[in-house]
Amino acid sequence: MADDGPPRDFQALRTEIAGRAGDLPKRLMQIASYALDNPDEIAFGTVASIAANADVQPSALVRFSHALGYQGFTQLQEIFRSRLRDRVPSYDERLAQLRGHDTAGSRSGLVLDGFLAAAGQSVSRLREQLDHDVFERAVGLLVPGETIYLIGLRRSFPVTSYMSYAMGQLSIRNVLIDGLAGMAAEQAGFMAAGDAAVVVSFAPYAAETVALAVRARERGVELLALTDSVFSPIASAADVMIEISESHFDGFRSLAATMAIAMALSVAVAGRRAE
Amino acid sequence: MADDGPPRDFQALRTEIAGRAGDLPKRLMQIASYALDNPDEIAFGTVASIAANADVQPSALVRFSHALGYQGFTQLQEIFRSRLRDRVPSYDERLAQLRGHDTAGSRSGLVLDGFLAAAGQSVSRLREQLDHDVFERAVGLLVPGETIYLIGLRRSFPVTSYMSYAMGQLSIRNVLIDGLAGMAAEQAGFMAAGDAAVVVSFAPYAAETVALAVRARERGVELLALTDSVFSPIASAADVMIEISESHFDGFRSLAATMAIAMALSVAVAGRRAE
DNA sequence: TTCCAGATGGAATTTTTGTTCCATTTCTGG
DNA sequence: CCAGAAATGGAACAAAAATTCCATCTGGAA
Repeated sequence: MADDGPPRDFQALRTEIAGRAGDLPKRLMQIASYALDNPDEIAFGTVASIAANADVQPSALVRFSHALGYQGFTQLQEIFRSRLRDRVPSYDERLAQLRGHDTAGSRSGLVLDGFLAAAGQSVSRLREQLDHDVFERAVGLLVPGETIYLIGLRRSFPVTSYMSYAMGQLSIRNVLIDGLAGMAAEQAGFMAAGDAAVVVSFAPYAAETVALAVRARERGVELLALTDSVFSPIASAADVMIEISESHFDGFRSLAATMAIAMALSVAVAGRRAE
Repeated sequence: MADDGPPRDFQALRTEIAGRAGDLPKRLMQIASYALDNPDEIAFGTVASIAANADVQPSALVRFSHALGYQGFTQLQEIFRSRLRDRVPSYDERLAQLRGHDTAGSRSGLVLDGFLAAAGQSVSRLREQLDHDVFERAVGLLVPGETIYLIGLRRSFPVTSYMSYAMGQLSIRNVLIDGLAGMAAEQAGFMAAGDAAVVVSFAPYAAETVALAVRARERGVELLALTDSVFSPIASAADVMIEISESHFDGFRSLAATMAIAMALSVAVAGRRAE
């Protein structure tokens, strides 16, 4: 029987690719998995750029398109683009959505919107006002660190735990001080000259965090502080301080800007070390 | 004074165009209005196709781009594409775009800016597209939960650990599954009907998280999933799913939108319970 | 009405992009 | 271990794209 022809929408294409996972040649499989993981890349990239990112030859992309029954890469790309076209909600749809939400008189929706607004505000403010020199110096402080200690409790713990994850991915040796079993002091006991530490704390500053910062200082560890004010007790102990003013909503501070800095620090340190 | 350079994101571009509405030549105004009305067309079309649709000469599009300070149509188009793309352009791409401007811009600075851009994009996108009904149902699912179990490992752990902190502040009984000492299964062992669970997972989905989600389901626990795709293995197990598409930069996904949802959920549940 | 600066249309040019082709390598079945 | 077939890489090619250039047109000031 004649071929059904290639899938005409993204969902069908996904299924098709998944179904043929077994009987595709190695390089084409590589492309298939790249494509499903980075659909936006396929939608916007050029054959050359995608090939480079997926670590494949341009011709392989064309072969892949043919294998799925398309006339060329361009046709395949069209499927990936249509997916993005469909997804964007029109202005009217959004209005309708808001109307429905208002009628229901939901308080929860307002809460969510409040936190999203706080996050957006924090981020755009930081973009405007951060001194890039300070960030540069912060990176410079961490780069030579033998081991990087990550200190942050309570509200700040998500930040340090994320940094620990990211640094692990990037092969940066680090120790996450989590205060487990009340052993924060012991965990920090191995800090020594040649190491570096990141201490994260916001008002009201956890007493234990402050103590650990002072301790690090005494041991000759280079100290980077992420905090909310120059008057913060950890600011005075630090060699470099990044001041982050997060917006808050209903008593809870956003963490969006701080998390972005945490990620950027990790990646920038890895980048500088790779040079 | 020197030019500030052209807008680097869609929102800024919109403002710029609106601001200069008066002093643009007729044909350029025609393009401006077409562009704002059909942003997708600009993102995906070619100079020729857009020119035909907007009833304009191709060269006018290039002139329009120049008038706004871009080097060519390609650069302008990139702004329209970034609106749809969930990936922030890499430093190399950005460098290419900034050709001629502050070449002094440090590499680390670009990294930070990239993560901030990703965070901002994630947040504003979520604001646009989240279905408030879904959020409402998510809150409704958690409110009656006797104890709320928080499941999220690796990259998602910062999210659940923050929720645990916030819920603690708000007197919401919760158990944070942290997988400490390999005891995740045991920690989750007390889940029972009448409880609720939040499971957070993004590709590549940690096998243990998926197993815990299935386990929760079997035990009759109401399950809320925060994940990145309807195809996610935890989506099918969940009673309610919130789909979050975070932008990524240099291979790391932003967590800004997810963290905002985490905070909002905690506060909204507390609010509803207080009623 | 005449002049001129700026705007416009459209062809020519340059650059980029997708595709094809073929020599070389890597698998597979006997 | 050896054909033969399939897959792969990379350069060459063709097609399509963006951009530039310049002759023509338009609208306003003198």
